[in-house]
Amino acid sequence: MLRRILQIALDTPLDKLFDYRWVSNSNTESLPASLPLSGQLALVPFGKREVMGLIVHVKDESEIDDNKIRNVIAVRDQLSPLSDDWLALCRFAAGYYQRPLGEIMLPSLPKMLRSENPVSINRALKKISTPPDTASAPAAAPALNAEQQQAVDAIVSTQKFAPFLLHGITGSGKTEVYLHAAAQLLNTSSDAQILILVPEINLTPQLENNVRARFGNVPVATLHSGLAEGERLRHWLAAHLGQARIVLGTRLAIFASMPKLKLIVIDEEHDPSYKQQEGLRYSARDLAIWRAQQLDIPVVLGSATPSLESWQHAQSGRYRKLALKARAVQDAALPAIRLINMERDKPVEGLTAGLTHALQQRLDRGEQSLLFLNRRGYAPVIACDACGWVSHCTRCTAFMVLHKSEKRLRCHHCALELRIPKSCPTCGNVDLQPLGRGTQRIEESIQHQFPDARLLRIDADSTRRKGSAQEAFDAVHRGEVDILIGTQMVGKGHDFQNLTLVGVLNPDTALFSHDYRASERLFAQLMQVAGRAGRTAQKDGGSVSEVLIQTRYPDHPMYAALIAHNYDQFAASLLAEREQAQLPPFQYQALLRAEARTLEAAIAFLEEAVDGLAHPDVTLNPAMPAAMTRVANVHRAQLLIESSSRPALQAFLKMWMTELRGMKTRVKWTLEVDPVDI
DNA sequence: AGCACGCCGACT
DNA sequence: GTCGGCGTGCTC
Repeated sequence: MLRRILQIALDTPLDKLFDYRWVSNSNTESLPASLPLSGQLALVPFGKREVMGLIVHVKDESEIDDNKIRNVIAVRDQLSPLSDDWLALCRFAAGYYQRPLGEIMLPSLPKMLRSENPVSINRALKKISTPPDTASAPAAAPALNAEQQQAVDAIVSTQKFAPFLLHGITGSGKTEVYLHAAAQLLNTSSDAQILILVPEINLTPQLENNVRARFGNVPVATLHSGLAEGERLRHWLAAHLGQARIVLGTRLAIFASMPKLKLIVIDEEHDPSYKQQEGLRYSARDLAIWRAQQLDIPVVLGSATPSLESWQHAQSGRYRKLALKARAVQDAALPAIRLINMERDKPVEGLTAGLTHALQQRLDRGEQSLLFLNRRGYAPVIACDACGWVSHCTRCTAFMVLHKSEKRLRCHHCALELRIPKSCPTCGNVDLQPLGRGTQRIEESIQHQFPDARLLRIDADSTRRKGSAQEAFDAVHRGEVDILIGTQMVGKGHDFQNLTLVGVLNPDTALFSHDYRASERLFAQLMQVAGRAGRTAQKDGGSVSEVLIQTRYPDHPMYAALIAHNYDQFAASLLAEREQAQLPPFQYQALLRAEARTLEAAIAFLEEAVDGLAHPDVTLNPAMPAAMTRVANVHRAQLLIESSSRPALQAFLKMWMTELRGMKTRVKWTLEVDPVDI
């Protein structure tokens, strides 16, 4: 009778592995039972429940009391085990982000893989075993220019770990570099797999279409949160079995099992959505670098406006910079970026005369315009002129936003929704005024000023229904829209051929934000929306595309860099500031967050957490209220930990977490490593 | 995190 | 008399 002890990772906050007994259930001696392997899933009893765990070790002995050890219920041996490389990636993420191993491993697998019933796995495996129909007639690859060719050669000729920063303006043909490099690798090796990460798949369907069209004869799998569970399982299995040669996915795809992974591409590497902002707060970009290093393969980070972290690595030589300076599309000129000084040209209903005039011009010529405003709703707040009352949320440190079409006041931070009060709740004044402007209000003003123009608003409110964002973008492509009004959602990926004007409404607030990353993000965002215009040639006497930015601070250096399309200069000045102020990427940070019924309790917890602690290379800052102090009546505080040495910070955190986990408290706390918004 | 146990308050 | 509030403790 074969017996083994299986060390299993479970999805629980308890930071340890659990030992289970495995006994061969084969009753005929002639039929040898297959021993469980590390990397296999196993169903086990846990307390009163049955849960799916992952075998990370198979051993003969256990340190645990023999009578405490329970038997494994079943091992999912129909599935080939997850590789040691994959286990190592999870182990690294668990260590780096200070989380139990099981909390990394199990949630990164498709839910159906973890269900008690193996039927769906068997069914999916059967489906996978017959290769999917692949479209024939792959689309022809456009020829590359010299810069692109050099980039492709550099990536493909590297047979080992090498991080590349592919820096190229919008329209310089970064995608072609990815696709050519991918094609060459797939041609050279009969089983190589390639992982391409994108920020948000539903907003960037072109890349998926491009990939599928170009690699018509190559199986492509997609992995993102929008997939139905059955689909997710099939795509995941296709990657796991090595059948999918290209995996295209969002940040979660960094945890995909890919036994023959030979290249990782991260498109728009600066994009904030690579950072998970709840639960396990990992950076898919950072994990990608680690994974590439561990597998000894190249990784390509592409962006027009790289993150300062990546830029700094490229400057120091740690990453190799590949620059694309020319627009790859012939005749495509960069859009002209101009500022409209709002102090001189006072806006009426949010629009300056300069912008109104430009809109009229586009309407006359039958061209499209885009108005970019990063604020949804009608107005961010309503107020009473008579007594000064403003629409505060009763449960959050935030205003209730006016959503006029729904006749609602809505808090964007909790679920609270109210009918618009008919009169001031404190003084009875019936004349409540909306203050400021969101996309809905701008839409209303534009409709008022241009009654015949066809408008379309694209923001989180107008695209709540699944597929509605796509419908909206399609309508713009078909030319059914004259003026598009949108939040940052419109900045991603979509090129509108007939769009020749981008108006930016009030970006100034980000320039003076307390968040030191705000200007970096704003620059990236503005470059991105600017790129929506003028991507295709306006030959035959067509106009050069124009970006008009309404601002009160036309002298701000960020705008100077933007007008000159000079990312390098802007990045250099920001990096100098960061170095001076000892901020990332020159400093490594972690943030301990606490949530409690009162702010005092949250602060008190944080103070107790660092009480008596000291470390020569680690700075423990004072506890303070979070930027958004109260959300849904929960008070939040935070404490920043900094170090100029990543190993020192890591060592400190490891020791600290063990201590904190032993501390009994009713305060809910979480640690975030490399936080992005503090 | 779940889940159960356990000990006090207000209801069919 | 029970239903149910959430404090406490455990999970190989």
